[in-house]
Amino acid sequence: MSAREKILEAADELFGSTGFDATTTREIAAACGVNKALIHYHFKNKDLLLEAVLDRYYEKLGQTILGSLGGEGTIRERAHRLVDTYVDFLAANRSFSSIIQKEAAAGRHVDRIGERMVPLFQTGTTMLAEAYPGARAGEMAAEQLLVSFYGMVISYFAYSNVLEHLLDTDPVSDEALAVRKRHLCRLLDVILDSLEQDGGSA
Amino acid sequence: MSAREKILEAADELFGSTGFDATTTREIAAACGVNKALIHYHFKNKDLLLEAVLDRYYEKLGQTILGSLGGEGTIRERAHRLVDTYVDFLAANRSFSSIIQKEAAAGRHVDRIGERMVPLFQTGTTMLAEAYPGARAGEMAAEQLLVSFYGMVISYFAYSNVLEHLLDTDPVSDEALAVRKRHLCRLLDVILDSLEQDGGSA
Amino acid sequence: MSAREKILEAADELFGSTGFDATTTREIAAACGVNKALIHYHFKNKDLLLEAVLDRYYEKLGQTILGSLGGEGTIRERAHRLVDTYVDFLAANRSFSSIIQKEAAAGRHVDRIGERMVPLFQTGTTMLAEAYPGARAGEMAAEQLLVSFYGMVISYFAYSNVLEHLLDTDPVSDEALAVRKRHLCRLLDVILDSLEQDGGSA
Amino acid sequence: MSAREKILEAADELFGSTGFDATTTREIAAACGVNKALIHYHFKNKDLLLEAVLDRYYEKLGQTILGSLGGEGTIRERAHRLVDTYVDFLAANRSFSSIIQKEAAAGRHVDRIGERMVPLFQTGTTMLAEAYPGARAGEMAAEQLLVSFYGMVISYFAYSNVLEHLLDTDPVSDEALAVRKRHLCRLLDVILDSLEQDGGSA
DNA sequence: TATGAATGAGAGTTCATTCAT
DNA sequence: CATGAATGAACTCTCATTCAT
Repeated sequence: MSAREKILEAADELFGSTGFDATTTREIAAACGVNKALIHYHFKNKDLLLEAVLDRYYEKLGQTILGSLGGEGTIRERAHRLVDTYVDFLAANRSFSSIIQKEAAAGRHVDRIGERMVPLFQTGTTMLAEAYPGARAGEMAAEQLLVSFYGMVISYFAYSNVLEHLLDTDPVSDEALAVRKRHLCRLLDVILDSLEQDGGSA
Repeated sequence: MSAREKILEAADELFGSTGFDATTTREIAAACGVNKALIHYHFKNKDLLLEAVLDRYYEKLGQTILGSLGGEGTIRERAHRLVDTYVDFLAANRSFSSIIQKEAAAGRHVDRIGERMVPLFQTGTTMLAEAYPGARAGEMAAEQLLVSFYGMVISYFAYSNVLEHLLDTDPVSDEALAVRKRHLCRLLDVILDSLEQDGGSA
Repeated sequence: MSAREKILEAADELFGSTGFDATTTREIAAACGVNKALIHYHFKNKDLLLEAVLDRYYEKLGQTILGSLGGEGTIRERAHRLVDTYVDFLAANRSFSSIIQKEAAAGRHVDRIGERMVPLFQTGTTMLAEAYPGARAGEMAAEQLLVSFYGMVISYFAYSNVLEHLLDTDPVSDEALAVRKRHLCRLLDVILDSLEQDGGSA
Repeated sequence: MSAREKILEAADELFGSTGFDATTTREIAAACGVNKALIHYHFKNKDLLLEAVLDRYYEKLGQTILGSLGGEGTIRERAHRLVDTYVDFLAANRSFSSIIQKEAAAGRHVDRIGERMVPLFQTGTTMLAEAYPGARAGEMAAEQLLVSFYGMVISYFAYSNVLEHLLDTDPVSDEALAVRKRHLCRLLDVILDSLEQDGGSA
């Protein structure tokens, strides 16, 4: 693995666990055994290092999401697949939600984050609104639904630290994640059922 | 307003907008017009200042939530009231979700946050499980439902920065918040309907 | 002496001997026995420290020059007094010419330096041109004469390091300075004589 | 042009405009489009690069000065020619006076500078003292005269930045330089006249 | 309570320089 | 000759914190 990649890995890990501000370049360098100055050689400064870390994730995430949305099956099937895939992605990339969580709230990298999410979000709303007339506006508007599901999924990871205190098991264990996925899909069904009754199709 | 209170207000504001790490004591002092050293006189150190800020919120929040849960009406009515109240609370205390967002993810004040949320959370699960047998376990377990709703509500605020890019309006305007509340209550109804069909009661 | 003054003294000394860029804040702090951070507390940053050092000199210099120009006597007497006074000032403030030398050439503090010198310069040209019609324009224009004398005086100090190699004595010893002053006053006389022959008065 | 020469040109330019300390090897490399490491390959280190830059100038300058001194004509004619030539040289090599200015004052390359100037200086004093008995010692000693003229000439360039503020024209424009040269030659005449009256010859 | 001055620790960053290729 | 990667040292500057008053 190149030094550049080692730095990215270490930064990813530390930004996720400790936070961007609380992570020092010294720590990153130490964590991956490279010289502190090399970080600036490869990434110019700490901010751009974070951008590089985020870009790597969005690259992967974009492919993952579009892959699960774009396959075969009914909307409902694809939605199930998306929930499963997204949970799996966040589970496999624990730092990602953590970083997003902190940096989105901090408002510092909002532009970059927004930029990456807008196209994914719009793909979702379009698909949903086309399939379900009831989701075109009003209380069940596609945007609201997407925001809600996004919140259900990411909060679980973002607050996993806190959830350890609330639930009695490790919230990111395989079993707990399986439970979470079944719950989310069940909610999805309930909501889609309701949309269909209001006069939609699949 | 006492100097102590002025410091709390300024810290609240700045921790919310800029983040704990990125906020300096000098900025806090400047924002409220007191001497930097006075912050340490009143709060001992920066960490304890954050705790004081959070405590103030949890005090208010506990009363607010228990108030809306404890009043009259059916479970469903009380749940609607809770959603409305919680959204209003977060809207009225914009810094709160922001701070929680960042600090929960950072894992540094997790204990304190967990400590405060556990009783509220348990009150909620107990009520839900008592009212709906279907929520006692499985895919619609009360814990999962609470986590989901919590995520739907708080994420809306936590990501309001990003949502500005996704939606076309200010996500925390009165109108947008009213829309959001109607959406959440509608989802609540759909879910509670589903729980009742599976064999519950109010 | 206050810490602030001690820092100014040390910075003055080191900027003069070593140069602004080559002097570190560590060295300044060590030289006057204060904490490194205190420099930034009192002067905000290294650039402003240099400005403070220069301002101190221009304050003194302004009084000195105007004092010697403003007293009694003919133009010629006052000019002699000015040359003597200026040489004495530069001898007593060895760092000053050194700093000016380097920073003026670097072009970084030119504005500040220019700002301070313009009024002194204009006072000089006005006096000279009024007294000697021949200095109103042409080859003996007052501006040219002032620039020439300024160069003769300051270069002696600015290049004193090099002059040690050229002359066989210490160029800033009392004797050498006395010799220099006599030389400069003699040149002054020769030049003023010439101006008077061309048709001026005293 | 070889890489070595491109580096010398770029270093010359940057040392002159920005100063030795404030110029980085990266800037030099960027300015002439070569790799940073190549600078060390060709010049060993930054100090030696400066020496190479200065050496180049002293080579040219030595020829120029000796050429103008050595030709035909009276002392007075040769002195006029020297002033003209030196002004032209400094005008054509703007970086030179700037570098000398800063580095002489810094005292770091004093030895090298002194070494180069001593022979030129001694040639000058010898010629002057031989021609004018009055310049053998005392107020009009040849050393003092040379230092004065050197100061008049070089200061004009060294402080050209500041002179922009004092005069109302660009001090290094062709016209301004012509004015300056006429002024200097006039002073030269006045001084040589005086020396002759005191009992010398041509 | 309140403050200006002071401090130790450490932040991010930049530098000239080296080295393997 | 030339280069991209790498490094140790040092830089300016900022931080939370302390303390005498």
